[in-house]
Amino acid sequence: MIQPTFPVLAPQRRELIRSLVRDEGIVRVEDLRQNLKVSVATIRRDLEILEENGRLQRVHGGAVTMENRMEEAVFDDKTNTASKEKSRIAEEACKLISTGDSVYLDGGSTTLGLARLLKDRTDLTLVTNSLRAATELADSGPKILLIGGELRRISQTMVGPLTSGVLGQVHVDKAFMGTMGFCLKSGLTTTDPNEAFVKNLVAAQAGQVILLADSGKAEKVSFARVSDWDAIDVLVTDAKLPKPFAKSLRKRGVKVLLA
Amino acid sequence: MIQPTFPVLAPQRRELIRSLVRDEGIVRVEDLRQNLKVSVATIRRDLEILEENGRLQRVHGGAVTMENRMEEAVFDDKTNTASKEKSRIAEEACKLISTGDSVYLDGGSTTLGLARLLKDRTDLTLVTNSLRAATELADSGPKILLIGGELRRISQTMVGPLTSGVLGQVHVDKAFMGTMGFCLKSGLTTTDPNEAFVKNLVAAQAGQVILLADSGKAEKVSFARVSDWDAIDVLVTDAKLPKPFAKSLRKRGVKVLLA
DNA sequence: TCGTTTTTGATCGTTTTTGAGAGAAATGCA
DNA sequence: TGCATTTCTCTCAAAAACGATCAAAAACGA
Repeated sequence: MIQPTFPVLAPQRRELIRSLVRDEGIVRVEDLRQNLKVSVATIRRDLEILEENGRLQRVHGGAVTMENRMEEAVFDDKTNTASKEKSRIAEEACKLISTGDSVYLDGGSTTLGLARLLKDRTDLTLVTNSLRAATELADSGPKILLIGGELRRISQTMVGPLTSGVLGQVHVDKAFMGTMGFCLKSGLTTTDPNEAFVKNLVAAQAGQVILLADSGKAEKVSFARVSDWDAIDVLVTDAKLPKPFAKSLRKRGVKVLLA
Repeated sequence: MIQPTFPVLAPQRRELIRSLVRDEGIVRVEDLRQNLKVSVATIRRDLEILEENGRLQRVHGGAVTMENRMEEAVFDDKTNTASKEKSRIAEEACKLISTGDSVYLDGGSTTLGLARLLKDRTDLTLVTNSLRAATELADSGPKILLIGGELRRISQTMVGPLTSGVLGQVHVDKAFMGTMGFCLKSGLTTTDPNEAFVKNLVAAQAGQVILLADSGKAEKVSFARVSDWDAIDVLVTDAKLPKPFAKSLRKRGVKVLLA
């Protein structure tokens, strides 16, 4: 590491941290403290600011680049963050499935939790675009139909226009969807347009559309627009969802279940 | 193993374990402990997290890749039988692939061997009905298109009429097919009619059809008829194939390669 | 210069991660 | 099969890292 001349101004120090993360891929709080000759509190504040600006991803003990986050942490993160809420949401959602249903399962960590609960449900027909869900239920469980399509590596799901080949030929009673963000004004959004395309296609033809999303995703807006709230029949989320939010949704005809 | 600089942050350590499993196919807890300089408890916790995220499969003493897991569970016999021949056949077949090709990969253990050889071939487009091939190449390698369809558990492939949705919309330069048996009189046969349906569909529209099969399958006949020899352009097999058999095939226009 | 704002460092209670140990389960071998 | 050994799971406590809060220090503007 290049030793800067002291003292260093705050913005300069943050820029240093940023480039360090970019070059090394990962930095430790303790290393930064020694090299920059400031207290850990300051380092933490810097990392917090940089994270807010989307320059890096904090982890316990330091920080990693966003690229790393994209490759691995996303999924790890997603499965760790709010995991309690997610498993409770999955359990609640599971109760909505009736005997003999044909069910669509979207990609994402919350829906993957639901997949795990279906290992003994041989009565169901499961349609999914999630490679992980399919692998999870590869040995036993429902009859599985995979929709085809291009494999999106980051989410391990099949996306894009090719998916319409299979989706056009099957009907599902209930579709369990995930999302990156949901917002009263903008509706549902996700990161990838191809992913949004599939969600849209499914939502348009499913008997009932059930959204699974922890409250941390409330009022978050991502890049690609998926659908408006009128496409959603039920939202299963956790109790931390602000009451006015739930009330507003109910007024718009969405049944809100708090797990 | 690449020795990291210590200490290592937890996410970094897990990523290291993950890539190690991916490359080696199997890791031992004790080896990880020594190399990563942490307690076995920590290693176990890491493996547990990685397993939850579907990144590997824990086994007594360590962990293996998801593909290995499925192999042992379902394909035990097939992967062990004639495995040397199969890997040589796969290597030979790999030579037939040109830069930028779009390639179809059929289900089965021989073709899975070929999939493993394609981890760095980002120039290719891979179309497949094999869940295991897709999982094998989930992190890196060619662009992957999965054909949809019903998941056949025993072979972990997508089969049936729904597959035509995607297959009808793509073209592949070379199709690498597996089979349960091949015979001069009956042509290619396999166990499941739905599986045969897909093979047929692919063979009908691929630029070149390449059959991968060890000599043990010669003159074996299974239940469902796939196709006749005129659909096959190349057969890649091992040297144990009886000479008259090869001669007879060449006379019928099939190029025979002995690996 | 003085008062205000911003930045920094220290402290404290909490959470997360880690390592060690005891008993259970799995494995290998006679 | 029975026995020894390894490996696993579970629990608990120590260590490390964290967030929140507050006061001191520095920077700033009038």
